[in-house]
Amino acid sequence: MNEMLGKRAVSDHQKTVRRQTVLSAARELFVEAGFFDVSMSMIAKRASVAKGTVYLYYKTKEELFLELSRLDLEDWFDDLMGKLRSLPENPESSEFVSVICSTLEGRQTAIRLLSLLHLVLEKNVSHEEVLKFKLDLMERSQIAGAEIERLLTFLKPGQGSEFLGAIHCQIIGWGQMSDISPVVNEVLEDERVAPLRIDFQSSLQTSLLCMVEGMKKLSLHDK
Amino acid sequence: MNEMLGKRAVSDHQKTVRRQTVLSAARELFVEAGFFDVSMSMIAKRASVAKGTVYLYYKTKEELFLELSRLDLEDWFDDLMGKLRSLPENPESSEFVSVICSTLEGRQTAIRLLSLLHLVLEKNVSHEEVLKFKLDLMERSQIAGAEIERLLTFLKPGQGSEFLGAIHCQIIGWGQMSDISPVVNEVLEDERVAPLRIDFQSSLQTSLLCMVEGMKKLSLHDK
Amino acid sequence: MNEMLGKRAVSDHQKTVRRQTVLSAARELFVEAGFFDVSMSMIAKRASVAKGTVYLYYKTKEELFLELSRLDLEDWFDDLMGKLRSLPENPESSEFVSVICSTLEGRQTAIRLLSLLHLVLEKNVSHEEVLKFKLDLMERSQIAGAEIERLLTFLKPGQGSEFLGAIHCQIIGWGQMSDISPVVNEVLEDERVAPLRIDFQSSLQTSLLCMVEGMKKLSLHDK
Amino acid sequence: MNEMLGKRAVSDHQKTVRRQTVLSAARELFVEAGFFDVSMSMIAKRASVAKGTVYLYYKTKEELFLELSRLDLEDWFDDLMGKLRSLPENPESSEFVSVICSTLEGRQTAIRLLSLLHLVLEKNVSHEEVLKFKLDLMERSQIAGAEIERLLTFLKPGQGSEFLGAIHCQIIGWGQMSDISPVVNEVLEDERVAPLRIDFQSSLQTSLLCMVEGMKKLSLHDK
DNA sequence: TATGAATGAGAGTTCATTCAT
DNA sequence: TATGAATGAACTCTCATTCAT
Repeated sequence: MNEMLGKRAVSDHQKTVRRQTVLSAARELFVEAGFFDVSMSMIAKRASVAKGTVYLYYKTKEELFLELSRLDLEDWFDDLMGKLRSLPENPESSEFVSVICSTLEGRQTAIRLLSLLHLVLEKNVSHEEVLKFKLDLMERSQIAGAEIERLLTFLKPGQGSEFLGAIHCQIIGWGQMSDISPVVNEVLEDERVAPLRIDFQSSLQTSLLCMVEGMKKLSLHDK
Repeated sequence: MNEMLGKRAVSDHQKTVRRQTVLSAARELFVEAGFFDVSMSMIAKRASVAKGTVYLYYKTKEELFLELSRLDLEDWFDDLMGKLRSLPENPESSEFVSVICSTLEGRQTAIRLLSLLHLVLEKNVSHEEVLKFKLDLMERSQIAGAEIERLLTFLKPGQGSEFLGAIHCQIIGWGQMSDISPVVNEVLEDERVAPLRIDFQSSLQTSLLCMVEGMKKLSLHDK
Repeated sequence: MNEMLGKRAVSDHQKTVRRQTVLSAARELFVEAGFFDVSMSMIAKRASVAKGTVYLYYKTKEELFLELSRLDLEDWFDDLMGKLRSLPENPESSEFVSVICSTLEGRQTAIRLLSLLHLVLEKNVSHEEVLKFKLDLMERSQIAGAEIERLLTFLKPGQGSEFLGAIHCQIIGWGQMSDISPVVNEVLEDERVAPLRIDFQSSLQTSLLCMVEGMKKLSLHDK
Repeated sequence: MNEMLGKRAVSDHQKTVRRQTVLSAARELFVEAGFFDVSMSMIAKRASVAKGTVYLYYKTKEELFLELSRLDLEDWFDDLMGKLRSLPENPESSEFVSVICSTLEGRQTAIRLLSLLHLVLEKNVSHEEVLKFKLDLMERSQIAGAEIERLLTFLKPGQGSEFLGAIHCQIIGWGQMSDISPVVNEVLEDERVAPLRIDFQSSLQTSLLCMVEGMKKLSLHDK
C-alpha cells in the first residue's frame, strides 16, 4: 500500500506502474512525432527516468512499441467485443459495419501502430516477445471471430476470424492512405488530385460494407 | 550516338540513362535488403557513381525511392490496363478479380514500395515531387477506373477509381501482413498461431471477390 | 554448522565461502570470455547472488580480479615451491627450467591474469588492496627466491628473486604473444607469417634456459 | 604543391597527411591518458576533424591504434637496424645489449602500444589489417634477425629472429611491470615492497645480457 | 547482510547530406 | 557534371556503480 513511485519499483505492482509510465511517455511522443522521430532518450526524459531504466524494462525500442501495440490492440478488442455483444443476431450490414468503425474512432494511435507493426516493430525483437504478441492476438481474434459468426449467421466457421483479418488489412491500408505527411497534405489541397484525399472512417465503412454484403451473397450462392 | 557512360551526361538522353542506372541499383538493393538497410553509399557504389552524383539526380533518399515507386506503379498500371482491356464486358467476378491479382504476381518490389509510400517515402520530399507523383497516379487511376467501369456495368461513375483505391488499400494491408520478418516467420511455424499466416494472393483474391460481389449487390439495391 | 548458503553470511566462515562463490563464478567466466567481456552482472548471476552482493565483497571489478590473481599466483607459488624443494642442489639447467615450466602447465587463467595485472587490475583499486597484493607477492617471491638460490649455488643473494622477476616478465610477454584473438589465429594460418606463431611452453623454456646458462656464466666471470 | 590542409584531402599525399594528423592526435592523447581513457571523440576533437572523419580513415578504434603501433614499431626497427649496422662483428655482449636498449630510450609510447597489441588491438580489426601488420612485422623482423646473426656469429640461422622474439617478449613484460598506475606508485614507496620496483632499462639490460651469454654458451656446447 | 532497480554518462559507429575541388 | 572527403548530429545500447528497500 502507499506505494509511491518516483523511487524504486520493488513490488510487481510498482514495476507494472513503471512500465506504464514508460509506455505512456512513449505513447505521448508517438502521437506527437511518430516512431522514427522518437528516440529512446526522449522517451526516458519524458518518463522522468534514466535512459538505462527504459532498457531495464524493454530490451529494444521495437519491443517497447510492440507492447504498446499489444495493449492498444487489446483495448480495441475489448471495445469491439463489448459493442458486438450488444448487437442482435443478423443486424443490418450497415449497422454492423458502423459499429465496427465506431470502435476505431479516436484510435489514431492504435491505427498507426498497426501500420508499423509488420514493417518495423516485428524486427529487432526476440522470438519470445513476438510469440507472446501473436498468441495474444490469436486468442482475441478467435473470440471476436466467434462473436462475428454469431451475429452474421450466414458465415461458416472460421470466416469470422477471416473477416477480422480483412478488417486488420484495411485498417492498415486506409490508415496509411489517410495518415499523410504535411507535404502531402499541402499537395492534396490541389483540386486536381482531390480524389486522392482519403477519409479513414468513410473509406473503411464503404469497403467493409461491400465486403459484408459480398460475403453474404457468396454464402447464399454456395448452398 | 556513342554516348558513353562513365563520363559526363550532357544530353537529356544521357541524363535519363544515368537516372536509370541509379534507379536500377536502388531497386536491386531494395529487393535484397529493404529500404532502411540500404544506404545511399551502397546505391552509389552499386551504380558505379559517386555518392554526390546520386544527389545530383535525387535530392533525398526518399525522392529516389518515390521515383522508383512511381515507375513500378506505372508499370503495374500498364499491365493492368492491358489485361483489363482484353476482358469482355461484365466478366465473371471471379475472373475479373483473378485478372487483377495476376497482375500483381512477381511484383513483390512494387508491393513493398507501396507499403513504404505513405509511411516514409512521402516525407522528406519536396512539394513538387509529391505533386508530380500524385498527378501521375491520378491520371492512371482515372484511366484504369474508367476501364473498370466499362467492365463492371453496374458501377456508377467514379466508383471505378474508388474500387482502385480499395485495391490500393488492400495491396498495402495484405502486403504488409504477408511480408514478414525472419523472427515472425519462425514464430508462425508454431501451430497455435497458424491462422495468422497470410498468403498475399489468396487473401487478396478472396477479399476482392467479396467486394466486387458486394458492390454489385448494393448497386442493384439502389435502383 | 549447518551454515546454509543463500541466506545471510554472518560468521567469518560464511563470508569466506561467499567470497569464494563469487570468485569461482568470476574465474569461470574469465576463462570463457576474458576480462573485458565479462560484466559484474554476469558474475553475480553465475554466483547466484545479487549484483549488490558482489559489491559488498569487492569494491570494484578490478579488486575482484586482483584477488583472483592473488589466489591463482599463490597457488602457483605453492606448486613451484613444492617442485623446487624436491630438486637436488645444482640441477641440470634444463631440468631446472623444465620444472619451472611444468608448474605453468594448465595455468592458462593465472597467465592471463598476470597479463592484465599491470595494465588494468592495478587501477581503480584502493591503496590498501594493492599493498596487500604486493606484500603477499613479496613474501612468496622472497621465499621462492631463496629456494632458487639454494638450488643454483652460483647465484648471489637477491638474484633468486631477480630471476623470479624475469620469469614473471616472460610469463607476461610470452603469455600475451601466444594468447591470440580469433582474427590473429586466422591470420597466422598464412604460411608467410608462420614464424610469428608462438608456443608458450617452448618459448618460455628456451629463453629461460638461456637466461640460466647466462647467469651461471656471468657469475663465474665475476669471481 | 602548396597543398594546404584544413580543407579537403583529395590527393593521396593530402590523405596521408590527414591520416597523420589523426594519428598524431591519437598518439598525444595516448601518451596523456592511455588507450582505454581515450575516446574516438577526443581524438577527433584533438585532430580538429569531425568524428565521422576519423572513421573515414580508420574503421575502428583498434585499427587506428594498430596503425599507430605499426608506425612506431617501424620507426624503432629503423633505429635498431641503423645502430646494429654500425656495430662490428662479435661485439661485446654488454655493448650489443646496450645498443639494443638504447634504441628503446624515449620510446615509452611504442612500449606501451606493444603491451596493448595482443591484448586489445588485435581484436575488432579486420583480417586484412592484421595481416598487413603481421607481414610488415615479419619482414622487418627477418631483416633485423639476419643482422643480429651477422653480429653474433655463434647464432645459427633463424636464431636472430628468435632472439628478436625474446626481446619483444621482454619489452612487453618489463614494460608492463615498470609502467605502473598512480596507486601502485604510491604503494611501491613502501620500503617493504621496494624490490618490486622495476626499472625498465636496467631490467631489460640485465636479462638480455644473460640471454645473449646463455645463447653463446649453449651454441658452443652444441658443437 | 542482501537485494536489484536505477542511474546516466558515454561508448563506438552510421549515414544522409553538403560542398570544395 | 562529377567526385568523394567531410560533416556532426543522432543513433541504440552498455555497464560499473549506487542506494533505497
